[in-house]
Amino acid sequence: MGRSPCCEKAHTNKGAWTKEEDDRLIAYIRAHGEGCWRSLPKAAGLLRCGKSCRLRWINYLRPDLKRGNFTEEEDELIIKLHSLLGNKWSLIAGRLPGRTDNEIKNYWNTHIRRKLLNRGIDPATHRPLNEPAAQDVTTISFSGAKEEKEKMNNPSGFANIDEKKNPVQERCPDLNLDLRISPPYHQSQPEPLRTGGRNLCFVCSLGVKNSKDCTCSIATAGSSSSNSNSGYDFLGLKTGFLDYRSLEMK
DNA sequence: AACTAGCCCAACCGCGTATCC
DNA sequence: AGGATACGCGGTTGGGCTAGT
Repeated sequence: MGRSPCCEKAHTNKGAWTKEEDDRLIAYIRAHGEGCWRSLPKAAGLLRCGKSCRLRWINYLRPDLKRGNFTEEEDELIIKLHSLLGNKWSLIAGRLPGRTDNEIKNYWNTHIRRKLLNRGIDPATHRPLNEPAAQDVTTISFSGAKEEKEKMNNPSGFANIDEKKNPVQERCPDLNLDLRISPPYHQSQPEPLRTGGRNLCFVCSLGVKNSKDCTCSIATAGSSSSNSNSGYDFLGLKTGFLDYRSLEMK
């Protein structure tokens, strides 16, 4: 047998949260901390499902949330991150302290999309709107070095890491991809992004698991003990410690 | 003043993955 | 080992608000 159901939908409230519900949720999390969303509603005396409580807390009640308008700098950062990551709102939100994925997603759909369209840029591809459809490459390939070699024969392939024709730089000429190598972002994280003594590839560092594009083994095989910067060669740049959150936009 | 259209955003829904039993 | 459930994420919806007519 698995777990019991997360909530009894017949006895849960839906729709907008009341002030009283908010207060109950805040008080409970202050006293007990986050976690175990399944049991939280009952323990806190809320007629909500755990999923709803989690969303309310993360998107609205968390004390570290930054309220108010997005700055121009945040706008540009979101655009750059979206051009790299696509609709990975949680990853983008991770680079914007105090902003939630939901908030960024909404902001993207209501403001930034229009902003890019006004600039003549396709928000989905970050390419000029009048560009031929044949070049509709929309994602960055994290393929390993072996595949990279194969794709070197295909100049239109996005994974082409030829420095003379770096597609990301073409799409974001002002985006400096000189990714800075630095220790992991977590202040309290005792162990850097190494598991079992091996470096994590860029794909793994983004949290993508069991990806065919994982190159951990390649990076490990190619690494030497004297060179800790021998991680995944993202877009032709040696990235070393692959803490994505240490990526610096300049 | 009444109606309509568009904007904004909180909340819900559905799916994939992780975890539990 | 495999089914059931929790969790987290991205997509979508719906209701409140505002500007325009």
